[in-house]
Amino acid sequence: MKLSLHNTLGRRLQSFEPLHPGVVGMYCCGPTVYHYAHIGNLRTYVNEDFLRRSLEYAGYRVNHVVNITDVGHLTSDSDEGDDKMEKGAAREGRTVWEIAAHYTNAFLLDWQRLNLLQPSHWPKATDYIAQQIQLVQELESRGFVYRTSDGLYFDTEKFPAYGDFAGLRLDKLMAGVRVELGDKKNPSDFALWKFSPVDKRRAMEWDSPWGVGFPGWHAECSAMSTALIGRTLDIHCGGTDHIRVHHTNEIAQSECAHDGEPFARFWIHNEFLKTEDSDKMSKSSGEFLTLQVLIDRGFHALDYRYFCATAHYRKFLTFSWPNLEAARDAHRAFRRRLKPLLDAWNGSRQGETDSVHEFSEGQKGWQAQFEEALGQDVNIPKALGIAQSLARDGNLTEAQRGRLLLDWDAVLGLDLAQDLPDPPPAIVDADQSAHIDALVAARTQARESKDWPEADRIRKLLADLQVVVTDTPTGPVWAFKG
RNA sequence: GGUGCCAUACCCAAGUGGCUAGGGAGCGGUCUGCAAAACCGUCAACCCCGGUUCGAAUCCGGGUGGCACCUCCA
Repeated sequence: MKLSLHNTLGRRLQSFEPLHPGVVGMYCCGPTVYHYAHIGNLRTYVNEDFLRRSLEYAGYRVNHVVNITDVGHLTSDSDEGDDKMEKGAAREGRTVWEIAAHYTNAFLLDWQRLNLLQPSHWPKATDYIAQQIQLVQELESRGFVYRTSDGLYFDTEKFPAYGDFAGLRLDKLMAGVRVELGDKKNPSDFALWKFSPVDKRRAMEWDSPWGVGFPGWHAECSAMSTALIGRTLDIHCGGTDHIRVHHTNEIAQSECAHDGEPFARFWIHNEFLKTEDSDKMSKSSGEFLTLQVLIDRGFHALDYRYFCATAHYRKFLTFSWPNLEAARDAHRAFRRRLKPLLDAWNGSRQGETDSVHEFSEGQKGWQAQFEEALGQDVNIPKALGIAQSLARDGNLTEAQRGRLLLDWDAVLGLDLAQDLPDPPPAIVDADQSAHIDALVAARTQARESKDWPEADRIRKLLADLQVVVTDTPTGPVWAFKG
């Protein structure tokens, strides 16, 4: 299976091959655990999971690293602004360490609910302080570092290729003047190590060769990726917002510390989830939606995964409740359609080995289409369309279709072999519930005596109460509308 | 001020020069007492103006509109 990926480095589609045959080193920027992840954050991890699964489907072993940022950083390059971890602690009356533990757990729960594959490593920034200090020492010994009153800074002037990755023109960059220069020599210089303020203790601080303080904003990704994957990554993922600052700085400090060895060969950047009024969803602007809110509204986490699968990772996706509902309906109908196909396949291979079931010509054609879609920059929406079409292709037997779809689920990650658990029952008070049960029972009685007008009259009464009755082989079932 | 991205039917969304994307909603039908589900069928689009070409949603130029990044952010 051939795989091409859009590489931000060069901004074009490039045929992918890992540095070491058969193994892919993939680093993905993870969350800062000062608050819940919102569904926009989660879209990126879902898309990265599609990439990971596509790589594995193509036969690679993936050394997948996702960091947990549990160190607070300041909101600006000078000493203004708040430390997000400390702000979270103050907000909730807990210690920064409690905050980190709580939101890390919440994040891992979301990860599991979205059926994302576990990374090979989940490094925490606070567990890699020594490696970050070492990185700064390597830079210092090579002359890329200078010291100001508040910390150690990377001198971007010493790295001529600094702006290349993001296409930055440093002379034009700061015309908007939103960055405080402070004691820095150049506006684009960034902190490698910050000193703790002399007058107060920080909740998180460490000893270093330069004094007590904490690491700069970008050091952890460079230090941890080098420690767990190596100096050159095959793939580095993140959101588009990270291109300008975070990833540009990662490249600068990593390549300068490693005497020019390339930091990452492929850069994959995920586009944002937008809200209906065209804003990106962001934590700093106040209100945001979590996966839990979706679940509370009766959606399944995999409904959201399916929603993500409907758009390509390099395109904006517009979130709205009707859009999510449309995805949910499509997802549920897809599963219902697949059920008999999967059953047919499971039944047909009872007691036989898979080698008995060579692909038919028809299956080979579908398989080729599916792999081609994945190979074209992980085009999951296209692959999903192919899966939908295959499900309805009457030229193949149910078992033939079931086999392919079950196989493709290794990439789609919808856990199709399992039934989706029923949504939690709506909360109703006992009186109301009894009243509805009585009406449903009355209708059942009318149906049994074939009194159709009476049965329909009761259905209407129930409809007025926003109750929908569905007749099933095992009897009527009722639920609230919507 | 700089840089980049986007515009496809009612909605979401693939598609980078000729070949029905797909889904949701709608509509018609089959099947069910009626519904629901399922299945079958159906509908419609390429922001505007030029250009290149036998042929443009796709390439080029110019508009218009929207967004993002340059501050922590996926």
